[in-house]
Formats: sequence, C-alpha cells, structure tokens
Amino acid sequence: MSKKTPSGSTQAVVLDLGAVIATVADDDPRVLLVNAEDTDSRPRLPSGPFDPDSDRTMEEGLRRWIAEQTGLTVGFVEQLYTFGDRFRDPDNRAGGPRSISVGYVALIRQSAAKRPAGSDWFDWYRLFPWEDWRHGRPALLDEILKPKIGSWIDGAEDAKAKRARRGRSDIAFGFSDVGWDADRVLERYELLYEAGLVAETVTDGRIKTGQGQSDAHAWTGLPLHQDHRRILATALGRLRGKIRYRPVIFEVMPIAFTLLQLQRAVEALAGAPLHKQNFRRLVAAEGLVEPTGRVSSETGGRPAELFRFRPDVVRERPAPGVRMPRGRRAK
Amino acid sequence: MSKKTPSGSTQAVVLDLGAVIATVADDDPRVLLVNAEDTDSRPRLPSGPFDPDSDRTMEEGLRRWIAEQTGLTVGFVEQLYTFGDRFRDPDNRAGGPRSISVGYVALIRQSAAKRPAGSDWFDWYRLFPWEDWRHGRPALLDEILKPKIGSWIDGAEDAKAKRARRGRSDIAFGFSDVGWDADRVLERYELLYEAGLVAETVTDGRIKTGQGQSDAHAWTGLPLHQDHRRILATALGRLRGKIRYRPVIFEVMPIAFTLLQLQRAVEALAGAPLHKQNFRRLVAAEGLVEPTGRVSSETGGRPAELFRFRPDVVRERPAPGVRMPRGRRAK
DNA sequence: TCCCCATATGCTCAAATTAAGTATAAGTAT
DNA sequence: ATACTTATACTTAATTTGAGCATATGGGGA
Repeated sequence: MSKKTPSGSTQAVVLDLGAVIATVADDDPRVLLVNAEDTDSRPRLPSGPFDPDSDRTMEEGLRRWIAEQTGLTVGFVEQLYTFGDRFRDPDNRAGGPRSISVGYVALIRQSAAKRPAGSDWFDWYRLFPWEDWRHGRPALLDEILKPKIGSWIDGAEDAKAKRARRGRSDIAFGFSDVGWDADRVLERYELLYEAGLVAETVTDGRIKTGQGQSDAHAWTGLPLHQDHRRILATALGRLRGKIRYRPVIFEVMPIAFTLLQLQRAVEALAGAPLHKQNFRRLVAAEGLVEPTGRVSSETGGRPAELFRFRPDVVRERPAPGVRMPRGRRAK
Repeated sequence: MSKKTPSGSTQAVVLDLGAVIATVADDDPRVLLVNAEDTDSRPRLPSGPFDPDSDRTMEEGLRRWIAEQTGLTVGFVEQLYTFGDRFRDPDNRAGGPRSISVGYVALIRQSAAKRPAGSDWFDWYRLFPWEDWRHGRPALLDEILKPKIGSWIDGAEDAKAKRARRGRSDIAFGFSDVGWDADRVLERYELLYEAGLVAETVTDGRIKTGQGQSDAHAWTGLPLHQDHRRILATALGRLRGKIRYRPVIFEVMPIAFTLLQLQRAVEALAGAPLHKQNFRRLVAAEGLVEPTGRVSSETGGRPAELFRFRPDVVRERPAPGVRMPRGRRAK
C-alpha cells in the first residue's frame, strides 16, 4: 500500500461550489436559477469559485460568493454531494480539466429571498412535475411516463436486462405493489435520464438525434444546464428526508406563522398532502412550535393563531422534525 | 451575477479519494486503517488519487485504487462528504495547495475482508469508545467525559457562551432530558475536538502544550492521522442512519446467516443492544430475509436456522431496513 | 341582526405498531 | 439424565397513527 497520501502532481481538475438555494413562497417550493443567456442556453444553478487562499472552509467560501453574487444571506447550509463524472459537462468531452462541483443546499426565508438581477425563483415542480402529489397522483405519471418507461423496459437487450429495468422502475416509481417513496427523487430522475425521457438526454448524446422530443419539457420539466437538474434532484430528495427528523422547515418560514402555513410549507417540499388535524397534533406533541399570542385574520375564516419555532425542541427530543406517513396513501 | 461558471485559473487544490472501508467481524465493527509508519505517526485511512484522465467517475476511481492498493473488492460504496477545511492537514498551515478529500464509505463482507499488507482491521470502538452502548451506557461517559465537558462549559467566556456550550453538549451527548441519539456521532466528535478532549486537538495547535494529555487515547480513543477520525465519525453516523431504511447491513453479512448473527451485526454498527424476539419479528415482518432451509449448529445451543437476504424486499417496501428504537432506552 | 360560509381547533376512536415480557423447543456439554 | 445454551412462538399492554366528527370564531351579505 502507498505510504503517503498521494499528494500527486497537480491534477487537471477545476473545483467550484454549486448551490441549490431554496425557499417556499406562496405555498410552493422555489429554487434560485440563473437565467439563460440566450435562447439556445438553459437556466443554471448559481455557482462560484472556491478560493483556497481566502476561504478557510468550503462552506465559508460558499456563503461568501452567494453574498457577493446574489446579495442574499442564506441561513441553513448543508453539503450535498460532490459531482465529478466525466460527462457532466457535455462540452468537456475529451481532455481538458475535469470540472468538479461540490454541491450545497441552502435555505432562505421568503422574506429574505429577494430576486437577484439575472436570476429568478423557479417553482421546483416545473422542473420535476412528477414529484408533486399534493393534489393527488400526477396525471402525467400514468398518461405519459408509465407507457414510455414501459417501452424503455421492453427495449432492453434480453430478458434479464428487462427484468432489471422493470425492477428499477418499480422501485423508483412504485409501479408494482411498492408505494411511492417521495424521497427517491434522484432514482427517478436517473431512470428517466437513462431512458432518454428527459430533455438533457438529447444534448448529452445518449440519443442520437431528434426523436420528436422537442416537446420534452412539457412532460419532463424544464431542462437545465449540464447536470444541474440531477443536482436539484439530489437536493430535493435530501430535503424531503431531512424535514422528517430535523427542524429545517423553519429555515424557510417567517418568524411567526400559522399552523396551516407551516403545513403548506411542509407539503410543498414533501410533495404530498397532509391530514390537517393530525399535522397540528403532531407539531404540538413534538413541541416544535409555541404560540406567540397573536393571531392572523388573513385567511377569511376564523383567525389562526400565530406560532413561532421553539428552538428548545432540539434539546428535548433526539430527532425533532415533521413526522409524516411515508408513501402510505401512495398507490 | 457571473454569467459563466467560473472556470477559473488553475486552483491550488489537490483532490484525493478517501475510503472508510468497513465490515463486521466477530460481532464487532471494523474499519481498515493503514498502519503508522513509525512511532511518531498515526494510523490513517486508506486513500488514493483521482485521475481525471482514466476515471470516468469518482466512484470508479475509488474502486480502482482500492483494488490496486489493497486487493479488496468492495461491494456497497457511497459518497460521504467532501472535506476541504484549511487545517485538515496540520502540516499545511500556510500556503501550498489545499488538500481536498472526497470521502466514501465502502462495505465489504468479512469473508472477503482479507488483511492487506501494511494495513489492519481496527475495532471501530477503539476509536470512539463512547459510542458503544451495547453493554449499557459506557462508564467512560460519566466518569471522564461528562466532568471534562463540564469544565469546558464552565471555561466559556460569558454566560451566553456557556449556555450555548451546555446546549450543544446536552444535544450531542443527551445529558439533560434528551436521550442519547446514536446517529449524532459527528456532533459528539466535533464537540470533543473543540473542547480539547481528543488527542488530535493537541497536534492541531488548539491547545498550547502538554496538559498532561499523553494518556488521552485511553479515554478518547486511538488518534488518527489528520482529520481522519472526523471522517470516520461522519461515516459511522451515516451508516447508523442508513441501516434503518436501506438493507445495507447485508453488505457485511455472509450469504447465509442466523438471525442472531444478523442482530449482532446490526448492534455492532448501531452501538446499541436490541430486543431479540422483537428483532426477529421485525426482520420477518419486513420481509428482509428468507429461510435457506439449512441450520447452523455452531452456537452451542439449539441450532439456528440459516437465512439469506431477500432482495425482492426493495421491490415491496418503500424503505426496507432494520427499524430500531431511537434513543429510547437511552438515559 | 342573523344566518351562512370559511377556516381553525379540539376531541374521539379504531387500527396498527411497538416494547417487553413469558413460555416452549431443540440442541450441546457434563 | 441433567444442566445449560440458544432458538423460536406467543401474549399483552402501551403507544402511535390515520381518519373522521364536532365545535369555535371570525367575516360577509340577506
């Protein structure tokens, strides 16, 4: 075995820090994207350099360039994943330095989420329409994706490969007896990518040429630059998992909020409807919130009490978060 | 906002792939460490270069060098975290290229886990003695760590800082009403590090000079090279979380095993004892295993039936894994 | 003013899950 | 044979969950 960490000759890698900056606004999940420069290009995730000379840690560097580039001050920040596949940048097919991106998720309150010049807050589900089950199972799934995935399965080399593909899609999309697992966002995106069902596939050369997929993003969502949609899928899956056992949802809430607002925010990220009375019982029982004493009459009906996050909860419960039924109502 | 991904001038970064290669042997969790070269140095995690020219993906590169360096073929591999703090390499204090390490966890079955030359399989809990609750709450916690953490709390600047420290240690170690949360391995290690209670702290210059801490690893575990113990803490926390909802435990099991062996393996990673009858009911109910028909008489008592993993479970349940009480018996 | 509507909030109840026993079976060692 | 070890089946009470019903409290219009 090698004795020293291979400190190697300088490698041909370029490292940057990518950010999925997310919030919830008007009961919908939003993500900050840098607008396409022209009609041929696509929106992209904001990203910035990592400067080893001035940034003590990568997270510090990330916060620095987010502030510089967008003027935003983000709260919660968590490292997501480091993306380094060769073809993540389709232009960089042969030679050239490998582009490595350390991806982060950052959360910000709607009130602090101004719109930086050149960027926009996009509805997350415009990028992943099949992930939004808040109003029931998306029609898109059965009407379009399921048959297309079916063809992909049938297109496999042999019976074994076919079985493997079927297994994968059953798991990812819950087509057989498994229910829908909201957390498997990445698996679903990856399957669609491999099956040539997302617009990116064309660019990336997996599909030769126009198969009449120009309407692709009508059903597979808005295509993004490079592998940025994959990064977003990773982020959404991670967030969905995380709200269940850490109180991260409050990072996107205003300081005072009604329980229904809180529920809508959770539903927005989770992509699933929740039972109102039980939700209320749950956050009360977990001790996640405390009343402020004030009420909000903006709803039309009976005024709702305003609550605030109760930070002490993390000192009382091992894994405080918004418990949710996992893929139960799914079918 | 910048229009192009800052493809920047070549940065002074060196990237390598680090691996936490783990297994369970003799009912204890093990991790592969490269032996110290001399008495002054410390064991280290194996790591290898990332070669953008030959490795299509980082995971591929990882598997390649693991095979080359150790002769091992690992099964399950998952990216953990990318470590890039300035002082992760204490020798690299000023200038010089920043050392960035993309950390992975890899699991391997005991049967495949030969001992590579120059390396050894270490008991994970030699490195984190306070994490092993299989035989009850570790005495070390109350006898040594709690008072020392207490002094650290008292040593805070002002009342506010003191409260913050107390809050953190309550959460991490479950000192107040919160129970022990087995998953918070990293938080605990980080607190001990900041409190100057692990041997690494001395080297890293946070503590001026010998405070009679030469016996440190009697109570804080075997110190490792650079920030490798932090990487291990990250890995252990991640694995503990993961076994609960993905069947990763079977990656370290032999093909056929008894239910008690399986339970011991889970306990080894989880660091907590489990109720035998319930464990058995649970794996049966989840459909995680199926009988092989054979029995094992190696236990001394009644021969146990041999089971094998039932891969179909992932097609049937949304999140198949070994459910466990979370910090319930903790106190 | 009073009724209707909308939302908020409190409460009930059955089903499912969980934690923790007790009892029994089937081997090995002495 | 007897003691001892481990395996496995079954019971029970407590807790958690999913879902619905009932009541409260505001605004707006007849």
